[in-house]
Amino acid sequence: MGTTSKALSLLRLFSNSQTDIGLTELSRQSGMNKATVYRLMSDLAEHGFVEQIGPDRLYRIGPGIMRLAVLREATVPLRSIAKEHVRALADEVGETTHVSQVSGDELSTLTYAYSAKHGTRVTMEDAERLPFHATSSGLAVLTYANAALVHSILSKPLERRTAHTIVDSQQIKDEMKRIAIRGYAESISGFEQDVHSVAAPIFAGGEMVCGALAIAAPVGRVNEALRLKMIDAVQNRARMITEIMGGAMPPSPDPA
Amino acid sequence: MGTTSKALSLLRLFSNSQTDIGLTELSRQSGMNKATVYRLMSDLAEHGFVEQIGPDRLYRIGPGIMRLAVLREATVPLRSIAKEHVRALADEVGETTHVSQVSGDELSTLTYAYSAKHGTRVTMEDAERLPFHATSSGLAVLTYANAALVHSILSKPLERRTAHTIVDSQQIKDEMKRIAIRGYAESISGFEQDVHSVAAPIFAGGEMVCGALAIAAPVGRVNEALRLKMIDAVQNRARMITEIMGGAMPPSPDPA
DNA sequence: CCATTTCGGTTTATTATATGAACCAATGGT
DNA sequence: ACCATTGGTTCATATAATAAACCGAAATGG
Repeated sequence: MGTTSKALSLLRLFSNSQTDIGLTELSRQSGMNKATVYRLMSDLAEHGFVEQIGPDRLYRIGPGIMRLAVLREATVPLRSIAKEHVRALADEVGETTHVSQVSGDELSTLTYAYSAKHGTRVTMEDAERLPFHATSSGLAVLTYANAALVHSILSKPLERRTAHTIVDSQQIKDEMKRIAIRGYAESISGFEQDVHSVAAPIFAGGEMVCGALAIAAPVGRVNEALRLKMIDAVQNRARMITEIMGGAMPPSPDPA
Repeated sequence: MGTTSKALSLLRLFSNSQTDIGLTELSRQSGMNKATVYRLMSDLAEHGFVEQIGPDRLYRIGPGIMRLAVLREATVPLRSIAKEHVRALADEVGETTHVSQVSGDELSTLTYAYSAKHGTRVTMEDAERLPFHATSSGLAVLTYANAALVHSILSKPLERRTAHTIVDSQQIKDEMKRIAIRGYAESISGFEQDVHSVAAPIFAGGEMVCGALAIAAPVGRVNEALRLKMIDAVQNRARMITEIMGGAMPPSPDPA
């Protein structure tokens, strides 16, 4: 692996549940030598990608990221557009909504919204990485992704998250065919127990899938009426976002 | 320079006025060999920091940045907080407002807001890099920055932006002393002709200056009444942001 | 319509740079 | 007082980065 890749892979270790990490811990989790990690982190810090904080000199994501993020949003305003629609959709159906985004072979939460309608709700985590095979968002994206991504995901063993997680790649492929025809993906307790979610793909810059819009509700609350409402609403909103992003939905395959 | 630094420095070439850059152009502007740039950009692309787009294979900032940005904001929510206050402040004084952020030895615009009160207004650019010596924001930050940053900025020759730009480092230092006593910085046509701006520093995590809040108005509109209003409003708002960020303003020096 | 330039990308011998074991000094807990 | 941590540093060694030349494709222009 190249030195640059090693440095960037260190940034992957940061997550919502691990925002501040020390040198030794980074070394341990990355498997790289401490001296190597030190130098790489110093390089990253020099450019503001990370910063060191507190007396323990823990590292966290730095301010330099924000300049690039502002620039990215000025070019591809997916997050700011998603924020509005995620809010509107949550109000519309009274359940938690979120938009996730593809980056390489990863899918991560970009923004989400809660509804005040019910006391119980599905909760989200910032910048969480979503598994493709176990979430409705992941399946929606995978269905429209290029063959390389599909292969990259399905060739590795699929992690079992709950008793309901589909971990057989052939079953996933079959499900993808159905999703392509229906236009939406569905997952019942595949990622988190007692969470029922539906998702529709978002396209940008032609027929490139760039993410997904999803609604997630507690399983017990999803009767057939709510389910149909969720499916209808998520597809409509996803189409709206796709249009604003200058994307186009590919034609659904001939069901014959 | 380390390989990682070289890779990251390539990202610096992207700006609001240059969002998409080709391989040869990157090579030219960075002074690095084309093959080197190719490999570095490939590494960056692999991690979603850049992506290639269109038939010309131009590079632009990639989606991977957004995950880190969401993570950064979850940890240090300067931008989301700034967005609210920048909006409120613009409405309050009827002029353009913005918050900029320090990263290493750079200062860049994080967010801004326009006021609908007047037909003419100062316009802003996303993710623009602001010179420390020629903007009120820069001076406000510099005044409270550590000696290393001050030296790093003032030891290099200062670029003349307009006929009014102060380019003598000693004059800057003298001005910094005045700013420390007053608590705000002011710049009249130092950066852009006909722009009068005032700024106050923002602190986070103790007495660490992390950016500045500023108001910018057309010179012709700034009578003494408006000027005093701008100075008062910008300081109040900056104090509010500092407090929310868990920062503290250092005591102003004894004027004796 | 052909010649030229420019583009993104690739190859490979050369060379500079990254690496990691061992080592500090400092801190904190037992 | 001691041992186990921590972040950070050193330097001989080994590996990975580099740059010139090259390629095919696509514009460019006469």
